[in-house]
Amino acid sequence: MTGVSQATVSLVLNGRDDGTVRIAPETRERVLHAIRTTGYVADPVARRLAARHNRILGVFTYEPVFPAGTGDFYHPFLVGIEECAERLGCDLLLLTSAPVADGHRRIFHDDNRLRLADGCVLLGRTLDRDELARLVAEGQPFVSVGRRDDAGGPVPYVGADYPAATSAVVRRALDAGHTALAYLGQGAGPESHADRMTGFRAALDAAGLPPRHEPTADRSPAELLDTLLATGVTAAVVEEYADGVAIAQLARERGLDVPRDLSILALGDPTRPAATTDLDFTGFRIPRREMGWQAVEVLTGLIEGGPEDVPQLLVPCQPVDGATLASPAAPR
Amino acid sequence: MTGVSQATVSLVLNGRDDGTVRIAPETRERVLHAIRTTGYVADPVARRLAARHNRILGVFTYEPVFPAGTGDFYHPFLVGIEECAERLGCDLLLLTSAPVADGHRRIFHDDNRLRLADGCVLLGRTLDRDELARLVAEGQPFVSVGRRDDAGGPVPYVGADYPAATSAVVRRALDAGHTALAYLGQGAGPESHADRMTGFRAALDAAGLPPRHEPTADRSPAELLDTLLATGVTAAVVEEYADGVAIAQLARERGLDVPRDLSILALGDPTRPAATTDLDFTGFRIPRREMGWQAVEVLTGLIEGGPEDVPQLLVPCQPVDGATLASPAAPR
DNA sequence: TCAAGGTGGTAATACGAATTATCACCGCGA
DNA sequence: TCGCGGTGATAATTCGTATTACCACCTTGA
Repeated sequence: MTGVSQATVSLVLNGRDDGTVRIAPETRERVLHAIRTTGYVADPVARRLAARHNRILGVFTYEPVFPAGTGDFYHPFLVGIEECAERLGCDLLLLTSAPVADGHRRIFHDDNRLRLADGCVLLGRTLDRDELARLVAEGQPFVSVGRRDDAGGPVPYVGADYPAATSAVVRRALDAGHTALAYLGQGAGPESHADRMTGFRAALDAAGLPPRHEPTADRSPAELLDTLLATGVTAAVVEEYADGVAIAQLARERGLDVPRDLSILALGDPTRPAATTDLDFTGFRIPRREMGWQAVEVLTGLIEGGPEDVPQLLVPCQPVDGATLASPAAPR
Repeated sequence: MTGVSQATVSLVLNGRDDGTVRIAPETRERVLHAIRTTGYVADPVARRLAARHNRILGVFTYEPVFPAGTGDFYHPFLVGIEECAERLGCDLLLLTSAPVADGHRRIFHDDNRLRLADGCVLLGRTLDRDELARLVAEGQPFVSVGRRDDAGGPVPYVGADYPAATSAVVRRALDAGHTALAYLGQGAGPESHADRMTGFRAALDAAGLPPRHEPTADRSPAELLDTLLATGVTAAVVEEYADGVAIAQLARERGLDVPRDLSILALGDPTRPAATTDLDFTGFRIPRREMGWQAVEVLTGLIEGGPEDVPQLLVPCQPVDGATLASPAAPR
């Protein structure tokens, strides 16, 4: 149409006009006009093959992105991710094709489209260590949403500051006069659990009190509640929101007053569908939307920036006053 | 490593062993072994450039995919889309980078990554007619979720059968003895609204009754309710769930009994955040998850199949009994 | 011994844009 | 007239895979 070469079109398209390359203003105008009238758009695939990037960010989740039955725990993360991507003019590639093996999706498989994106965001409670290691080894730009321990090298992440948030919650209970606190949950396994336990221990250590731990695995709420009462616990610090709901409900059914007889502190939002309750739990909120947002920020920085130091960011959690913390009643 | 050419690797990788091409089993094994030990994966970008498709489906929404404040009306569609894509081994490309102009996102812009996908699913109440026309003209495989009128040619879609569902609801009201029914809503504009109105008219025509229409734009619930009562309407057929909630609430506040004094029929799920209510509305449910699922099915069919006839699919809605329909009370 | 036919693999090219070395041209001064 | 520097655009190459025409080699039968 304009009688110029493909190279010239490419140069105009990319606005290259630095010292090395020059285009006559008149020619540039002609090309731009042709582009406008034809609606020509550079093929993003060829672009990506020839150049470095294509402004596409991969999103890998170990669970379905759009959960059907679960409590939509991941939704807020994705809201943040999308908001930030939209602002930056990036598209999102949801790696939904990942086949399931051993109970979770796998990043690496024989027809993996991850490398089509400039980089990727990883979402999920537990990330496969080997896969993380491979990402690190291959130099794939990526960010984990949620803190991760090293995996063949430091892992870039944007996590929630569970230790600080948990410590703060425990301190509030201490300030209210509690001296018999117990941690209900795994307290180990995924970093997010271990970190809560760390915060729990730190706050109790500082107060010179013993950290009690009641594992929840394979124990019914009734069993747990019995143990708490038998050991004189006045404040239960609950890892999983759903467990807190179950215990609170059971306690009430038994005629106990929550929080007067038993304070219950929830360490974050529900990750499993929980029974509906009118209780407003004292604890903290995970800054999910902001974490998603920050993850994209960090990722794009990683993509554009060179091999700087590994970004590891902890976002503070927002305290929730709630109504499940009170000074312990006099011993009965 | 194996001393074979790039072409051979490609052939082995793609399992080509039909009549035209032959690979010695021994060679194939050697190559496969090398692939296994190195963990080699074909670059999806180059793959896409050379071949026709890459099993990536675009998802374009005129509103954010992960809505923050709205009632998550679109979520179930996406659940269906993801489920089906996962089953088919497809990844999803969310076209979040589309810039906003005139109040909604635009598919076509100067750095449009749509063509990176094999085809795309369109989601949104109102799709821009010009953009649809351009998609049709360019021969881009796409499917609209929701029926669309022609736009420079027939538009492939997977829609909800609003006419049939609305007719069925109206017939239930007629069977219950109602003779004074009114349609509350736009009844025009987006196809989904016009289709509901069509079903409403059809059912009343068949019964020899006049179809009344009360536009809701710029009218308060109080104004609407006044009009309904003044004109002796006993059953309100409400386009927007949220409007139904507002009117029901107002009616109750005025001492009316819903449904004895006024039946209210809801034509589908909430698309706007609605006030919470304990009322279980009679009406129907939009098969959103299935629509998303079917849209992906249709799209992949379109991509693989040749230029057959344009697929246009209407999925039936699920009736909801609810508790807002009763026989009209004797005139007061 | 030679053509015919079957086997297994490779060289070459396409895909569409980005990049860079190179070139043609012009005006000007020596 | 020759050379030189500045301008503007292009030819050629690259990215990594898919595809196909083609070739070298071997066996077989006459």
